[in-house]
Amino acid sequence: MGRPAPRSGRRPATILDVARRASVSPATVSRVLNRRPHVRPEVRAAVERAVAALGFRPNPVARSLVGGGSRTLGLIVADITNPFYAETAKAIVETARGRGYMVVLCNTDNLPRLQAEQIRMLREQRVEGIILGSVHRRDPAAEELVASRFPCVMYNRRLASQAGTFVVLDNVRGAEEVTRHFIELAHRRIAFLAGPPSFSTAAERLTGYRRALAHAGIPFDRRLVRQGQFKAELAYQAARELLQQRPRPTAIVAGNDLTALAVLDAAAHLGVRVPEDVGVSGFDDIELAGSERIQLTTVGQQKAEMGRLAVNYLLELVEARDGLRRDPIHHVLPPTLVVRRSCGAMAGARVRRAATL
Amino acid sequence: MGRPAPRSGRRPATILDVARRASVSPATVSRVLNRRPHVRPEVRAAVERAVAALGFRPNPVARSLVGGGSRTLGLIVADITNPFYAETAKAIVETARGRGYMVVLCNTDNLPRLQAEQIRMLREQRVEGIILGSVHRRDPAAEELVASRFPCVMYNRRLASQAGTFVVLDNVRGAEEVTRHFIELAHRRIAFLAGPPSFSTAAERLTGYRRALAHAGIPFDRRLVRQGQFKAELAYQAARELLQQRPRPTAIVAGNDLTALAVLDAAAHLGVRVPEDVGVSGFDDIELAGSERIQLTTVGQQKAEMGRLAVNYLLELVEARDGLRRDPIHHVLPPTLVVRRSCGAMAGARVRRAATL
DNA sequence: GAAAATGTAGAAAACGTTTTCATAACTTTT
DNA sequence: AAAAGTTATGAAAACGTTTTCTACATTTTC
Repeated sequence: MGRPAPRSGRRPATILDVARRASVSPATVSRVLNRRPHVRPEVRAAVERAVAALGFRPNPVARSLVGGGSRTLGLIVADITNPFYAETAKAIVETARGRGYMVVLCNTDNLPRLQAEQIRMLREQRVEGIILGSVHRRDPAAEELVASRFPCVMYNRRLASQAGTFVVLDNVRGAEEVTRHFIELAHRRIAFLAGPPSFSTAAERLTGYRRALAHAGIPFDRRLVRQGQFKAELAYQAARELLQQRPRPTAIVAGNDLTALAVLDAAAHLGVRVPEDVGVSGFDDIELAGSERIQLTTVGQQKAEMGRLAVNYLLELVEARDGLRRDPIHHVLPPTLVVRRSCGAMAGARVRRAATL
Repeated sequence: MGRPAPRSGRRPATILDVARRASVSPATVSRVLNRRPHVRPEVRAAVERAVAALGFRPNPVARSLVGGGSRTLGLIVADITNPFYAETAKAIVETARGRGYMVVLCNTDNLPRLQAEQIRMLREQRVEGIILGSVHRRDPAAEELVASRFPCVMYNRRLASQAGTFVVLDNVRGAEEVTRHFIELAHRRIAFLAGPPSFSTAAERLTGYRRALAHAGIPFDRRLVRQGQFKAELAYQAARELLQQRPRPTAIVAGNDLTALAVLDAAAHLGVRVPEDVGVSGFDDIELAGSERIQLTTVGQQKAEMGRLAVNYLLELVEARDGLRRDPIHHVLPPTLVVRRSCGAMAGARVRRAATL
């Protein structure tokens, strides 16, 4: 069976060593390695034997230098601590690995300055493409990036200009459906706890909320909307304020699950019962939303699928480099309304599993 | 003010361009760039001017090829979706960035085969060092890595052999303290839901549990211990079994917070009240443990600090390369008992904030 | 004031690949 | 059988740095 020969401790074999051992030139070895034509079968076999015998592995750095690509992608997220990003990141890393790529992780904390810096670093390090999960609607650094035709795809959020390839959730519809769900449960004073308006997600979800209200003939009341709170503490404060309004809103649609959890906390501290006194919903369907103690009604999205798509679109761009330039792809994924206890639709009932509409 | 000159769209400037512009040799430019001696102040200034004028940034790939280091580290975690790893990863990425390093993220799902593959890939890609968060107690790939003197530090878990540099929690003490806490609350039938015995964390926590029992003169009962369940579904099943034993355990010490949440779920589904019928505790103090609906008593650890330490120790190794070889460092961090509602210590009381003992 | 030590700078080699170009050896076409 | 293609291969250039080696100019030492 002739195992690959460990060569432990020794200097790693180079293409020159292989060439010498197979009595050919480095050029020929390179051709064999890259499955190029113009090499006789017996020579090819000899080279392959030498490669195996020496345990040779091409040095990616040298490859990268000469322009062959670093087999590395960049991933920029707003906050890896947010389960949404963690779950998508996992799928991204996993998919990339399957295609032979590594992933450099960057965390921006939603700071445009940091994001711009990370983009610059990644390009300098010669990553072959960038996945951007944290763009703002107006975002000079990201706009520059797509304008430069550097391979990149956005996910979760997109630019206001709609420029570039992205894969996002249909946020408008998601928010519309969850809001309508409350309306169907006879709610009329429905509050909305939105994220920063500079995120497309937040802006679109707000649009969906308004659309559902309009459709039901419920007048929009701006006092029921708090904007700019995706941070837990801010959301907590905003939720307190909403819950102390009189008359109190009967439902609160939160911009994401983390925010919704802050609402649950605020309600508990104020002695407001969920869902009896106020219905609550989130967005993202993170793992914990289904926990028995939480049972959060939320808008689910296919996070793993989103990650996989992002990688696949990106690698399409990377591999078509200098080839035909396709038009940017706009992939919009459908939301799923996940009804659990927190919205009151199942008040009293012992819920075993989420209903998916 | 002379801003750095965008040079948008153009081929990036090389060291040769700088050299020409400053009328010196590339060698001299290199010396200036790396703050080496043997260059006259006025020449140095001229070079710096040229660098600024051209917006020159050294190509890291070329640097890396010649042996200068890729300014990239590898981070291998068991599951980025686990908030513990997400939080440490954030600190790691952040600290590395501050020192000018990028971080390649790898996810092993605790599969030794995958981990071995990732280690190999990372070394081939010429990362300068590796942070290992997912070693098993016996772990050939990791053992080989530290034996090869490749810069690497483990965190969270360590090898049974104690080889290599690591930063871990004092798991024995943590488990001992939380178990003793239950004992002090007059519990006698205390169950333990341990992780896989191949993780040092799980093994050590079990030791701490036994030590606390022994110290209190409570006989160890193996029927009260379930081992091997860090996965949510498995933990859920194991928790059900424990809760259906008669007589029922009055407390369950879980191996981590995610497992503890599974216990809470199982209890809810069986109609067992927490903490009235059974006390529950976790390990890690993830963000959600403090949420009002959860209020999980747990053993806290300084996750950000752990990440920072790991990076700093690693960079010490990286930068001392070929220099003096220090002995491996074993950094053991102290646990913090975080008492919340789930253990019953505060039964009835309205708890506002965690008490830290 | 000559010899030795030091400081400054450039030329060229090195890192490990891929790619271009040239050439030699065959095939096919006329 | 000469011309024109093909196909297989190697030599050498290229990628953009750092590092060594060498050379010259200055300063220090006796």
